[in-house]
Amino acid sequence: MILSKSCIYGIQSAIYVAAHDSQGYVSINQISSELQISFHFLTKVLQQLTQEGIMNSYRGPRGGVALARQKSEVTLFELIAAIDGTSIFTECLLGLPGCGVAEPCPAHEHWTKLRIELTAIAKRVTLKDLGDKASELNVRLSKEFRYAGSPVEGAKG
Amino acid sequence: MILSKSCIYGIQSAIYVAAHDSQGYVSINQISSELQISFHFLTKVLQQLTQEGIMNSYRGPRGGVALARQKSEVTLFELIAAIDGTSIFTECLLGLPGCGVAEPCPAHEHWTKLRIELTAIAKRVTLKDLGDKASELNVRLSKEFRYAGSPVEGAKG
DNA sequence: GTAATTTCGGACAAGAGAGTCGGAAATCTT
DNA sequence: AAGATTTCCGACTCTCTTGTCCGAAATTAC
Repeated sequence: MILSKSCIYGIQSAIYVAAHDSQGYVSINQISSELQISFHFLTKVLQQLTQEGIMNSYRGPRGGVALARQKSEVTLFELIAAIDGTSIFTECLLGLPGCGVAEPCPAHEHWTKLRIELTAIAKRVTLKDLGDKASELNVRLSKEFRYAGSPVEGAKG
Repeated sequence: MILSKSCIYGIQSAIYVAAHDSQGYVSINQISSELQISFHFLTKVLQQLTQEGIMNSYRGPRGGVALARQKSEVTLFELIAAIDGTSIFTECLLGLPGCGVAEPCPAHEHWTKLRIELTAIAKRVTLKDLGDKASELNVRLSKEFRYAGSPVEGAKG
């Protein structure tokens, strides 16, 4: 798996929150039930995002989480880095320590090219892009939740 | 981590074996000690490769493993598929079931492009390519083992 | 044929990621 | 002030990967 489940949940939630940013704080309970993610588990994932300054949180009734910045200013790169770290953007394919220009590994040049591209895309794509794309295509965000519409009938895992 | 440790060990070993293909069967003990991989663990990884028909194995003194085909005909794709499976070549970035052209996820188009490129590279690059590159650059394959040379001084993890 | 070598195979332990549970802290509503 | 809501936080379980250990099976060497 490229991204950890935590990371995927975080990205999905961020897109969801960005889609509901007019609503003020969005409760984790709402996110978890719409996106079909374990509530308590999602709690911790979103805590990471708030600790990294990507989201703000607020306790008490009508509390929840909200984006700390404009959705056009939160990149996919930040989201991934906040949860999974930057290793997928920097690490050697063969996991060799010190692999780099000075001491390349046999797969170095092939992987480096892709990695640079991946990094560029991740830094370019924002939550706004993801949300707009989702909205435009009426695309699903989870098994049950479609971005712009109502729950999917008969969606299967 | 993109590839599992098992997969990385398998690829490293395959490169090593390809480099020593004139030697006949290469013992797992030799591979594990030169590549600094746990012997018993490597045993199982290489069993997978033999079960997948990528390597042949032979028991008894002077036994070991050897490539089942020419090194120019074993692709990186096969090695990865044999150990980690093909999910990284097919899976949705956000892990959404059924993500595809018909039902794209918000990150679909960005990831698909990279995935296709990754697949193409993995299918194009062979053990011979990896070995040649390693040999040409006198590149290291592990902390201790340099493909064409002697152990590295002061290599650090 | 006996001993040594080497892969094969199952059982087990350690660690990380994923998921569950319960309670504390903060905040709003009444 | 009391109660409800909601995030925060620590402890625990489950599962999968990684790694260890031991013995069985195959093959060679003597």
